[in-house]
This record gives sequence, structure tokens and C-alpha cells, in this order.
Amino acid sequence: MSGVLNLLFSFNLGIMKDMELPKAYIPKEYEDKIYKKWENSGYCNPDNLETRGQARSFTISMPPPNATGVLHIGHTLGMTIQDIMTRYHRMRGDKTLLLPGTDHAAIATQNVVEKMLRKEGTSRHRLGRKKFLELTENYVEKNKSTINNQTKKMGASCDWSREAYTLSDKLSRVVSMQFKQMYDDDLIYRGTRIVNWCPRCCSTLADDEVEYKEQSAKLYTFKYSNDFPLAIATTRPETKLGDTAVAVNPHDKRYQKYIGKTYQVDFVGVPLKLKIIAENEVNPEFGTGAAGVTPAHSFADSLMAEKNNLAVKKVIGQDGKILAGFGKYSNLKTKEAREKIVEELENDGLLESQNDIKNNLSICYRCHTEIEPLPSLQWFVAVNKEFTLKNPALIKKYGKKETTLKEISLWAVKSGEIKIIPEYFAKTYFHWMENLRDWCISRQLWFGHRIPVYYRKQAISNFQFPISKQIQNSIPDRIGDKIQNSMDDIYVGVTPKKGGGWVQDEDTLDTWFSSALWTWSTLLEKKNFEKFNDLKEWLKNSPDIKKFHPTSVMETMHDILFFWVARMIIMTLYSLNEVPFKTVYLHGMVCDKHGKKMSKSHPETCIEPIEMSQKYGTDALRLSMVLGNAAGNSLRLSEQKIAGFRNFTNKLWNIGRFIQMKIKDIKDIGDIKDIQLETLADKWIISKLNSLIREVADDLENFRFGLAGEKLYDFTWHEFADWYVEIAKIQNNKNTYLLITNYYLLLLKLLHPFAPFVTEKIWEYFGSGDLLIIEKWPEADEKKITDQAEQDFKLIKELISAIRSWRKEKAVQPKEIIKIKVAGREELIKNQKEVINRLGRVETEEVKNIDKGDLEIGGVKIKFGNL
RNA sequence: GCUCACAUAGCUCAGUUGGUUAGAGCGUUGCGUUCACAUCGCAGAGGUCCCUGGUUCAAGUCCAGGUGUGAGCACCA
Repeated sequence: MSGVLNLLFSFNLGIMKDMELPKAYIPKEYEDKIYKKWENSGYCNPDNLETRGQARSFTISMPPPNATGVLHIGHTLGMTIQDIMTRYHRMRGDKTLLLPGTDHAAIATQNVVEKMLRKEGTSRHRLGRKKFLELTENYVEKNKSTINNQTKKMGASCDWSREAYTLSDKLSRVVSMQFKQMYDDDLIYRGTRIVNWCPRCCSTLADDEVEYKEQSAKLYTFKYSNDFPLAIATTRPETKLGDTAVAVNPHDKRYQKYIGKTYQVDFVGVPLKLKIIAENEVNPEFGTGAAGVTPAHSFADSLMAEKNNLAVKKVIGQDGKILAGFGKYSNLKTKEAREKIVEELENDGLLESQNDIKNNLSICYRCHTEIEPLPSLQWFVAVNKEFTLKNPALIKKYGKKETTLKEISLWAVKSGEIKIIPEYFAKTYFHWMENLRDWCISRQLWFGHRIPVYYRKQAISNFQFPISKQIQNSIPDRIGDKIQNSMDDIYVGVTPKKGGGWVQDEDTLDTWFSSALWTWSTLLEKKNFEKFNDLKEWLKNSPDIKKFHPTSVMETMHDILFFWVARMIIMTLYSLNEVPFKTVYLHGMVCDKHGKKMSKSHPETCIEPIEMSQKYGTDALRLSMVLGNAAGNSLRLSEQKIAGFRNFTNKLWNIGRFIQMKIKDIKDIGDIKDIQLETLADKWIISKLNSLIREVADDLENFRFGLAGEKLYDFTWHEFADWYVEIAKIQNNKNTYLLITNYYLLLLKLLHPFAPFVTEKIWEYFGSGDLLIIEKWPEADEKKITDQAEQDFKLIKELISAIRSWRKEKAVQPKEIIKIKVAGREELIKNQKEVINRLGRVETEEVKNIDKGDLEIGGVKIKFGNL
């Protein structure tokens, strides 16, 4: 009996006698106070629990919410899962850290602030960079505290002493160091590439910031000129001013004779030099089977241009207008130029046809302006360039020293160094990683990490924001060349270059650049961090890195697998030569009950976490996030579901009330060792409970949170409360109540990760005097798991159900005397006579063995399976 | 176009490496206040596990094909 009953030693009857549990659990009266208790205890900081001999470490870096607004229900889902893992591991005695923080979210935040300015009739340009940034920081500061308060409301047991912010001085320093190191290793370069350019925002956009809108367009089929043999088809004739080739499929018999030839043509008054090239990508079925190649304004064409060493001719400028040098078309908007060109082709008899087609238009996700792909001078991370690994441990596992960011990042997941849950997302990851292009990391924004690059003054005349016209004219002829910087002098470094004509790059970094470092930038030593100029030195002097990195689990929504998760893998493998986390757990999207995404633009579909927490309690909200859901799946949520779990927390509470009431009558606890487990029900419940302990731990270790929660829910309500508590009333003796108390306390522990508030509150009445949050996680006693007891009791349950059903059907009055005839097991049934009588509300007089038929109650034969 | 996931009760979904009679919550029908709980209890109704074929002693689970739904990526000149 010892394992489970040891609890009784710390069991304090005195507390219980003085305070009585109120009739119903009212979460909002307790939750804030309980969170304060956890905070004040210091238990969420693993440093304070070091005496517990922690062997394993368990770390989660919480995905930092954008500092733009308030938490939504999606955050609640993530935080709940993270906190379940955290509380479980903390109770297991692991060195456990849940690290909170916020993300400056450059583009999103700047966008929100700019919108506010617009409302006030001003703009960031009118305010100036310094003023604008001050304003934005104030705004962020306000949001950060809202977010932190809401995180607390959700019960996240994170270590606030380690709270981080991506744009803090400390993390900004890390970002600069990372940039410099990568620059020195030739993994960051400045070059001219085709980028997604929004003419309205005057900024580059990342590939994932581009949205697509289906539209109907006109597909024009025409010849460039009369002396050119092929007709081409395009929806954008104006870009054809920049064509330098025509591509055909190498297997297309119609055009094979032209391949390799070069033609000089006069296209609507503009001279073009066109080479006929062969490309497998060209679909002979589409249009005429010949495609005009515009290297400067199409991603696909720029690749062809690179392969075939074609000239790049820019047609459209950053303002979305045709550049100078194109005669009457210059300075026209693209649409105007298109119309004019089509008209001219028609007049010249070159236009063969125009057909309506549907195609996808790329638009800016912020302002929905049409994106212009155009070449621009930007900073990039080279994903295919070789670099040398330094960490012997990684080299040993990986098998060689030389690698590229793409290769090593693919390897990390393929080799199992990083495990993705659910597994099928690994395929998505591979697909994305294999097709990854160099990552454009510069943004023409103000809010963010300023690029730590400084140029000499005399060179600056060539480089000002917005990128000047002069630059446009200095586009090199070949895409993909690493530009030889036209600046006289360039300096990349952590400490600013001041004076001497040095001026810093105007641009900022993609927000994902800083969040890619999140798992370890947050763990770097905070004290006197300014003294570190070198990342290696800083890492070496950061004890938290040794203790907590690689982190254990990255828990986040699957939509940022690429933008964030993949980039953490890339950047961390590079700078630390280790993985950022061992497991990636991806949750799905929270939808309304109709399966629609909850969106801010439709407030009626949104379920607000704080409102739900107030109404039903955070525990109910948390349970509704986890139970009935599995990794990766979207979660349909309704208020009704949350209300259902509120009922559960109340049930749990009321079991406590019952126990409290009963235990009060017991004056003398006596010696625990004397407690005997005698009845079938006793043996059954302890067997069940130990199975439960084993299964819940197994589920939690294997990230099956929904299953673990459902088992706990089911056991608590439908085994413990519905059966064992009812039988305890029958057995009605001290031993039973002491046992039931112990089992209840065990249950509180098992439920604590899922429903931390109600369990902690009940623990106040029943517990050891210390907080439940650090109680030891129960271990299953395998010896107590007995199939026989479970089978036998299952039979009794079924028999009682059969009797109840029979009583109902026959409208039998309580206490009626019945005869039960069974085929076998009559001894067992005789032994359980009292339980059967009380729970079945009958009086059994006779239990007889019969030869035929399964079961007969009161002369009625009943279908019965398990005898 | 490419890739992936999903399809189980009226609704929302669980179902781990194939293994007793396929489960839960909500809803629904009937009964019920026995002193923890009506935020409760008891009982009931409700399923061709999308279709077809295959592997197996055994398939909701594995394989192939089909149908439907959703998602991600690419984007076509």
C-alpha cells in the first residue's frame, strides 16, 4: 500500500476543518490570486528548484506573439499545450523552463501605426524616422503589458524573469552579430535580384507576403514585328519592351529550326535583340508555344536568363511606371502602356488574337496593390553556398564539415535530429526547403533591426532611400552576379561606425531574421551583455545556453512552419551548430463551429479568450482547447463546448466537497499502514488509477494531449465519481474515505497540467501546504494493476446497468425483491450483493446459477455479454 | 498544376504498433431532487466507420484505385 498512501503523511486535516469548499466553483474569484501565488513562489524559474536534483531539462521558448494587439484564441491553444507540457515536466522534477516574450513584428506593427497616423492626418514621412520609432515603441510597450497580462490569465507558468523582446537592446545586439558573422562567411551578400515590389508601399515583400487574386485577363497573341517568325502570347504586352529572348520547348517540332538564332526586331518602335532559346518549362500547348522572355520582370524568366546568359533589360520602375528610354511609352503607368501597345500592334496588323483567360494576380497583402517583380539591390542570405561546420559533435553526426544552409537544414529533419509532429508535415518541410531561394532579408521599413552596415559618405550619393533612379540605371547585365559594391567603403559590424563620413544602411531586416534566433538569443547572458563583441564568447559565457539549449519542443501553429520554424533551424544550425529544438509540435487553426477561420474582420465569429475565461474559467477554456483534438488538426470551437468543460471543473470541485464532508467525521486518522484494501471496488479503482497514471504519462510523453485529457476526464467523472464515490457511500468506513482522499489527491496532480487553477485551488484545502504546481508527479505502481479486479468489476457494473435498465423498462419500484439467475460467476455476484442492491435499488434474494441463458433478472432474460 | 491531410452517431470529433460487442461531448427521448454536484443522476434511441477492390486468421486502422472536402506550395508566359 505504501506508494499511494504515503500521501497521507502530508495530509493536513486541520486546514480542511477550518475552511469549507463553497457549493460551486467560481473561477474568476480565484484565478488571479492563484496565478499570483505561482508567480510569488518563484517555482516557474528553474533556478529556484535546483535543489530537487533535476536530471533532465525541459525547455520551451514560447512563440512570441506580435506586439500589435491582444491575444486571440489561437494563442490560447498554443499556450495551453505548451503549459501542459511544462507543468507535467516541472512536476516530474525536470529542470523546466517556459520562456515568454513578444515579437516586434516589423511590417505588421509599422502597418498598424501608419494606419493610426493616417487617421490623424499625418504620416511617418512627415514625422521623421526618429519620432516615428518613438511612437511605435510606445505603442508596442503598451501592447506588451496587455499581452503579458493575458498570458497570465491563460495560466501559462512561464518564467517572467527571463522575458524577452525581439527588438530589445540585447536581442538587437545578437541580430547584428549574426548578420556580421554571416557576412564574414559570405552567407549574406548584397545583390540585385528580382524581388516582389509593392509600388505603393515602396518596399520589397517576402515571397510569403504576396497574396494571389484570381482575375480575368486578356491573353494577347501577336508577333513582335513582321520580320520575326514567331508569334507569342502574353497578358502583359508592356513588359515585352524588356524581352531579350523567346523560349520554346526543345521538343516542339514547329520551332526547332529557330533555336539558337538571334533576331533584331522593331517592337512598336523599340528595338529588341531576341535570341531563340530552348526551355523544357515552356508548355507547347499554351498560347503559341513560344514565350517572350522578360528577365527583369518575371521570376521564371530571370532564371532562364541566368541559365542562358541573357541580358536583363529593365522596363518598369519602382513607381510602377515605364522607365525612360522607351519613347512614347516612358512615364506611362503599366496599364496605359499596355493599351497603347495593343492598339499599335493592332494597327500594324501584328495582333493575331485576344482571348479572355483567368489568371492569378499577385497583390500586396497589406494594400492589395499589384506587385511588380523587378530587380532591386537588396541583402540576401545565401542558402546554397558552402560554409564550414565548427562543432565536432555535429560534424560527427553529419559526417562532413562542409555544408550549405539548405543541406544541413534538410539533414536535421531527415536524420531525426528534429522530429516533426504530426509527421506528415515533414514532407511539406522538405518540399519547401528543397525549393528555397536565397532569402531576401532587407526591408524598406523603419521599424525593425537596422541593417548593421555602414557606407562611406562619397558613395552614399548613389544610395538613398527610396532606392534612387541612379541605381536603376546601374543594374548589371546579368542577374545573379554578386554585385561588386559600387561604394568605396563598406563596414559591417556590431558597434556603429560614427563620424568619418560613415552612414548606416537605411533599411531594416525582415522580422523573421531576429525571430529565427529566438530559441537561443533569449538565453544569452543578460548581465553586461554590451561587453560581448563576439557571439562565440557570449555563448560561452551564458550558463542558460548550456542548461536549456537545444530547447525541447517548439510548439506553434503549422502556418508558420516555413516563415519561422524552418528559419530557426537554418539560422541556429549555422551559428550554434546545433538544432534549435528536438521536437516541433504543430497545432491547427481554431475555427468557429461552422469550420470558418475566426477573423478580426468578422468579430461575430470570434471567441474571445478573456471573455470565455471570465465566464467559464480558464480551466474550462484550456480543456476545450485540448480534448477532442489531435496535432495538426483544426479545432472547431463553440461556447457550448467550453461550458461543458466548466461543468467538469465543477464536478471535480464537488467531489472535493463530498470528501471534505465525509472526512470531517473522521476524528482519528490512525495509522495508514492499517488501511486494508479489501473490497472488489477498492482493488478495481486502484488498478484503474494506476493504469491511468501509466497511460497519461505515456500519452503526454508522446504528445497525445487530447487523449491524455480525455482519459482523465472519463476516469474522474465516469469511473471515480459515478462508481467509486457511490460505492464509498455504501462501504462508508474510514478506510474507504482515506483511500478516496488519496486517490482524489492523485487525480488533482494528474489533472493539474490541464486544469491548473481549479486543481491548485482545491489543493489549498486538501494539500500539503505547499503548492500543487511543484508536487511530485505520480508514478504508476505496476503491481497494483490487476486484470482480474478490472474484469470482475466491469461485470458488476454491467449487471447493475442491466438491473437499472430492467427496472426502468418494467417500472419496478425501488427495493423490490428480485431473483437473479446467471450462467456462471454466481459467487462473485453473491459477494457483491450489497453493492448491487444499493446501486441497482433492488433487494436480491437469490442468486442462482443456470445452465441456459446469460442472465435472468426477476424472471426476465437479459442479453449479457461478459459472464 | 504539384503536394499533403481529412471522410466514423443529428452536430463536433477521438480511436496509439491491425485484435473482444467501434467511443466521447453536445443535441435528442423518457424518468428522477437517495443528505458532493440540476454546472446533477439513471435509462434509451441513434453507425453500411465515403465507395470499390486487395493483403490478413483478423481491417475504422495497412495497400491500390475512385469520389468528396479542406489545406499548403507553385503559378504560366
